[in-house]
Amino acid sequence: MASAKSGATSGPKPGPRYAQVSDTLQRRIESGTYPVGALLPTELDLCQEFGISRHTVREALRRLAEAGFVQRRQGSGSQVISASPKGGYVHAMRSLNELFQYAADTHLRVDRIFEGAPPAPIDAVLGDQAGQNWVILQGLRLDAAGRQPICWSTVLVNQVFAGIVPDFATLTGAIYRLIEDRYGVLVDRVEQDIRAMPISAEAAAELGVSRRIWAVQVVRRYLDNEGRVMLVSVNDHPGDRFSYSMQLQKEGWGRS
Amino acid sequence: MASAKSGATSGPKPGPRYAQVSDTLQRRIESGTYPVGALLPTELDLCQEFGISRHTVREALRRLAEAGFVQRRQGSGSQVISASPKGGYVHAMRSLNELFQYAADTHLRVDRIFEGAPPAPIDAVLGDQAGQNWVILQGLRLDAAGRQPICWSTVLVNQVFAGIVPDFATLTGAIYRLIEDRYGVLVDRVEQDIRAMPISAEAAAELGVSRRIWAVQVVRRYLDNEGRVMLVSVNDHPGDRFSYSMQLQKEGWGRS
DNA sequence: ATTGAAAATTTGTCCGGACATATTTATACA
DNA sequence: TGTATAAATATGTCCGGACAAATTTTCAAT
Repeated sequence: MASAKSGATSGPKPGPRYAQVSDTLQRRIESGTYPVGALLPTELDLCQEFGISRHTVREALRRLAEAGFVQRRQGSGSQVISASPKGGYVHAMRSLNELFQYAADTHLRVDRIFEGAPPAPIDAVLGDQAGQNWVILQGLRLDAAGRQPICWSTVLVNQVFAGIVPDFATLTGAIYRLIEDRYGVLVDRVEQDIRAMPISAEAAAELGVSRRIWAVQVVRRYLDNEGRVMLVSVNDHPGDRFSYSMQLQKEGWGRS
Repeated sequence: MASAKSGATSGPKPGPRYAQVSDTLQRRIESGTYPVGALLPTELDLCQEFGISRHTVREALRRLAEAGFVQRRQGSGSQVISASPKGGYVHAMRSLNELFQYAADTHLRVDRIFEGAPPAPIDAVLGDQAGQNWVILQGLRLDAAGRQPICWSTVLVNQVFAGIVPDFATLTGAIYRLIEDRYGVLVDRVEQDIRAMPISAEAAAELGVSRRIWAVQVVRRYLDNEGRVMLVSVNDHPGDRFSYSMQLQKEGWGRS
């Protein structure tokens, strides 16, 4: 195995040893030598085959695990779980504000607060969460300085978190933050749907736009780590002012 | 420091030693003991302070680096780059098909191919890329079985990749794949904008919908790893059939 | 004061070993 | 045959040491 050490032109030594071993193993996985589902040779076996220490083998295996090729289990071994790097594209955001895409200095002017079932048009788009009772807020989200309305919002708060209602008076940030701070439950997942539809009479009136304008409705469901719906917000934007941008970045693990 | 080893009830030993050290250092970073920009104590110093081997210190530092707290540089040290875990929310997709959100078995029926400047309404939404010449395709994206049109698409191909034009006849997958396969350049980044607007006469006619329906226009720019625009696609969807869903997952690094 | 080479510092790579812990396999017992 | 126990196996944690490579600091020469 260990050959061609003489000053040849083909230098098979790019980078540290663990990277070479990792690349070799990756090629074997991609080529099917180690099929998906099978176990890799044990660390000791790999030590022998490559003539390296266990520490170096473990560094190589760690890389394969990080790249999504293998899963390691103490006492069992390293199982091949994928023949291709986990790659893909990600749209990452540092905070949920980047999801909303309106400036942080906007604020929600709450017009109504009540408890019960949501209006029929709202309930219709809830899917799994339809038919429940909520603490419901409705109001206009406004630009900080000017009076430019951004959207007409209906916010459905899970009744478990009804205790935040008194805090709406001093509402500065987003509502989900109120729940996070007061109840200590973190938002673990957000589902966002974007639809277009003829604007409702109510939204058109509140936003001060013609009913010939269409609305873009953005529905966001906030779930905690147990899958419980903490909050649903339904936001009707005037179509002519709506725009949503996202950037996807490739996330790859090449060989080396 | 190392005290309370007697069989006390308060067990300060949850998990391996490197995790404990990593947590301790993380707390110091979050509390400002090690301010952002400063260098952490050297590995040898930490070995002494905690009475552990360098291997264990390095495992702890590795975790801090993965969580985005520190950046390590050979010969220099470990610099604090953030006082909070890199966290955030990510919208991950395994392939770009999940971005498009129409089934893979749809296909684009190309009606026109020409070279030059795009029509004015298209050029207007291009931003930085306005005013260029492209290889331009226009056509209807259709459902696989039925004749249900999904959107009216205008695809602008960078003239550098004009060589793919003959392959449009056998077009099965997405156009960006054609470029990737033939030219070996990978899509590194995609920018997607979603807007709503009154539908154009052309799109309404092609899609067979009323002009009172609004269009949702989805613009996607495909860039390679040098920031070069490979492809821009402008897709006009009938608003009443458009829906876009995304799921964000929290990506956190708690202590321990 | 500026430059350039040498020395010290610090992290990266790699080796060896030991024991702990989780899993699997083999064995003895009912 | 089925089950509980013991042994073997494999990865996880942790220790010690050595040298390499990158960076920073020191110091001498101009």
